[in-house]
Amino acid sequence: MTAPKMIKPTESELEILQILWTRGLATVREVHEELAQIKDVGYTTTLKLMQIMHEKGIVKRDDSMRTHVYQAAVNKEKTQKHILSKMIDSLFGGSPTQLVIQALGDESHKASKEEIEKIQALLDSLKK
Amino acid sequence: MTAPKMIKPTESELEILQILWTRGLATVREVHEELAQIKDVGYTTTLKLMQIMHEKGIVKRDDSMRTHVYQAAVNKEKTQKHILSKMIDSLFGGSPTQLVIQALGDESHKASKEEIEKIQALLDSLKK
DNA sequence: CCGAATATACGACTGATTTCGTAAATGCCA
DNA sequence: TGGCATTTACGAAATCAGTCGTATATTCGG
Repeated sequence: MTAPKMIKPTESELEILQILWTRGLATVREVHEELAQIKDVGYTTTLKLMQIMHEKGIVKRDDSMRTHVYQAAVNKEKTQKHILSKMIDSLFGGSPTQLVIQALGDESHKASKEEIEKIQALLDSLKK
Repeated sequence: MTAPKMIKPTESELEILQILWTRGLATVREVHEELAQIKDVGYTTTLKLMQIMHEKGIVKRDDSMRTHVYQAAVNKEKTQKHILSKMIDSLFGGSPTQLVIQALGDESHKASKEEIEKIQALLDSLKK
């Protein structure tokens, strides 16, 4: 089979996944607190979002206690690759190279020397 | 002010832009024919989309003739960078390196030896 | 034991996106 | 010229994302 699940998180869902991927386990309250630092949003909004994500199977939760504990149900790298792959097709005519070049040239997200060297090492191994 | 123009094409608009960027000038019919090859969609849907894009200022058009001729009004590279930048934030925690690594590791979009060397050259110049 | 605080559930509303049907205008050609 | 094809315009329906208010349940401190 091709793909067991078709994942397509929305923008807001991605923000929440980001937090869950970092923390592992988290309550709605915790996610919300972190979200509120970068975004003006109500608690019930975050709650609703996470409930919807649960319905979609994007997150898992332990609801054996009053305060439910959530965690991501989708793999971080897989999700990133999936979205990236779509973007390579829809925005870069299928060329990952073009995407990489644009990304590296982004003024507001400069790569450090160490990071550049990490990428170079990866490229060397890819050449073989 | 924040930004002279805030461009945020939707998924469908991106597909159309992709075609316009390649062709330069195109009629609705031409865009639609090309779109129909990868997507099951009606003619008037494509038309409507392009009309909306015109209202938004995403495309320009010459309507001096019965059959209007469209072209992209937004810069390809700028638009790519803009969307990529958002993605770096929302999906890669602000690290372009992570994005690049995932993109290069994409099995379904392999980079050729020439492309890899092009990226390496870019990285070398970035290190300075 | 009571009230405040905290949690979840649920539904509704807004705005944006996508879709397409239908009408009107225009051009073509037999 | 009459009719068929093509094109644009317009509007309405369907869907989805994101937002939050309110109701209800649970917990906890005093």
